[in-house]
Amino acid sequence: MEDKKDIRWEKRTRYCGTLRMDDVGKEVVLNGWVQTRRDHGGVIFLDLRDITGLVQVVCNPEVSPTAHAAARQVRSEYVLSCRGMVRARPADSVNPRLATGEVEVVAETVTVINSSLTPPFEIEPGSGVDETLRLRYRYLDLRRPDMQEALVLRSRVTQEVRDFLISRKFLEIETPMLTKSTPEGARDFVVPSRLQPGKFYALPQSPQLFKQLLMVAGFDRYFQIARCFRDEDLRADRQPEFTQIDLEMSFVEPEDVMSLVDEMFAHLFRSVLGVELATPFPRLTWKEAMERYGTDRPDPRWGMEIRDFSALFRETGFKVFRSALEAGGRVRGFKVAGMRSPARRELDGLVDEARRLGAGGLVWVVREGEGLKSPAAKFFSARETEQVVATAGLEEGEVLLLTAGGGELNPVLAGLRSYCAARYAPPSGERFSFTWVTEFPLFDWDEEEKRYKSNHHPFTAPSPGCLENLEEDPLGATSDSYDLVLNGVELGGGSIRIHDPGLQKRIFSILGLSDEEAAEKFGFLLEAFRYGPPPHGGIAFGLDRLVMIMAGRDSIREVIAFPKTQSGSDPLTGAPDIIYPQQLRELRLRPI
RNA sequence: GGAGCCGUGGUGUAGUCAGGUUAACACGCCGGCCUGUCAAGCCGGAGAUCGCGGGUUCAAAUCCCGUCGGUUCCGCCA
Repeated sequence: MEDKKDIRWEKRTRYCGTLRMDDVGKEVVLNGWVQTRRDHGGVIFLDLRDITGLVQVVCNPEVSPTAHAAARQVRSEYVLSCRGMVRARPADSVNPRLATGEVEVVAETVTVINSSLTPPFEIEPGSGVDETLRLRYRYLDLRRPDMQEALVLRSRVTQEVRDFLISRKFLEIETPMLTKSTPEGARDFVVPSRLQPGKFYALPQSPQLFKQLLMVAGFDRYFQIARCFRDEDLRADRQPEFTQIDLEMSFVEPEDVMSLVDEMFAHLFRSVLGVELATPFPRLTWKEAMERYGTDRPDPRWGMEIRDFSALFRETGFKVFRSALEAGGRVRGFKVAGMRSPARRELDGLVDEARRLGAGGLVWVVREGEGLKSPAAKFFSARETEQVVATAGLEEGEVLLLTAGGGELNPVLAGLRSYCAARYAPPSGERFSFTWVTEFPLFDWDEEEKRYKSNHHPFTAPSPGCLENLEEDPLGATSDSYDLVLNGVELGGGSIRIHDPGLQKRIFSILGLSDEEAAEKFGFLLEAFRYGPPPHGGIAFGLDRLVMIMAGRDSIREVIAFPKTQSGSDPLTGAPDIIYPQQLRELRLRPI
């Protein structure tokens, strides 16, 4: 039988990518895949690849005719076992671009363990291949060094997180994947119950309620690298299933959680990337973040802080500003970093961008000598001109952008900051910029449903100072919450939870949840809270986003082994797919 | 639900705006030559009904309509 050749192969003694000058003179056995074959008629060079990298195997007919003959049959991605002697390369054929480039292995035997079809795309660095094709043959895509690096990095991240948290007395505890659908938040993925026809489990959006129950149970500190599911539309940084670093602690205040997290990330970046992070990470309240950056996930690296110019235009002759101020609005703006004496076309680009972001208009101001160049300059008094220059610290040729209006301009200003950062701001020396944003509003007003909704989730504790006026001014209340932002990406967030049943009841009532509804939806948690819940709080981080940023990728699909496309399908397995009528019948389900 | 972009040999692209002979290039693949390459080289070869369907036209990769898939963003989502 032809198959019999497959049961004879030598196990490796070394990994390909690890061979160095120290190994010269050793006999080694390598197992791996053929990256390339260079056939010179006489000598044949094989680049053999495994998880550690590449090494060159030389097949010389004068050294081993059988190895050479075998190498002639070999093609890309064949799986080989090669025995041979490690030898220093001749000085003129050292390859400095290869970690193993000073040595090579002189083949004595070359055994083909498995052949391979010609792969549908070339297994090499870079990803210029159609992503659907990459996903369809993900096991080949994952052979590429950049994908292997990303997943190795991911594994190191989870390991270091585990090591750190366990060293801080956290316990890793699993929570159910088949659980109860909860209202509020995202759409649930749902699993039909066979044993109870017509009833459904939901896959967890997060382990939120379970980790709180673990605190009631007295485990004190919990963590989990937890898979979460949300049936919402996908983005470059959003998959229907994703992974959270989830943790919860008892008897803590926000400060305890944040300082632990500071240390966790400092440890992580030091051990995995060799990067020292300055801790504690800077903190902003939500209000400050909105005021200075126009967004709750600021990237302070670009500078360009938003400032208020209202006072200076109180009496202005410029009608746009005057009327906005009289209507209770403000004049705010920022100086564009890295932009000097721009062409008119670039300024027009800024105005277009502002309109695209929803602004009525945008006033740009360029310092020219003692005066200003601006469409609005002729309406400014000498004093206003002077004060604009002074307040903004405008140097010759620098550009100030001004908008007039209310809070609706925050997204415009934030969008303009990103736009300017991408085009004009000099690259920041800071690779990783962490910022805490704290004291989020406790509630938002949902215009469609005409009711208050929790900004975070209904178990978030109000800030201690807001307890009195909760019912009178729900929108004025802030919470004991904190988000961690990395390079303008929301990495994660958490809060101190409510542990007082009375307060929880008040929150539900503001949310328009009756006792009956609350009991029906969260009854098990409320009941648990009648048995002595400790004060507790926690936080959860998007592992995929974290690894994406650490790996310098643009999409979390690049750091997930088997991700889904934007329509939620997996080109490799063909999921999702129809199921057979028999399965439907068993579940008592019928398509509508 | 909405908007933009992409779809051409196995892969990546050009050609599309301005319709017109045999759809071009690189890589890969196959064969031959070649004993120091590592983006090996040289010679030769195979390989594409231009995502799919319909329409306009003497003529469609190219124009129009629809549709499918991918992707980015808005809505949605913490």
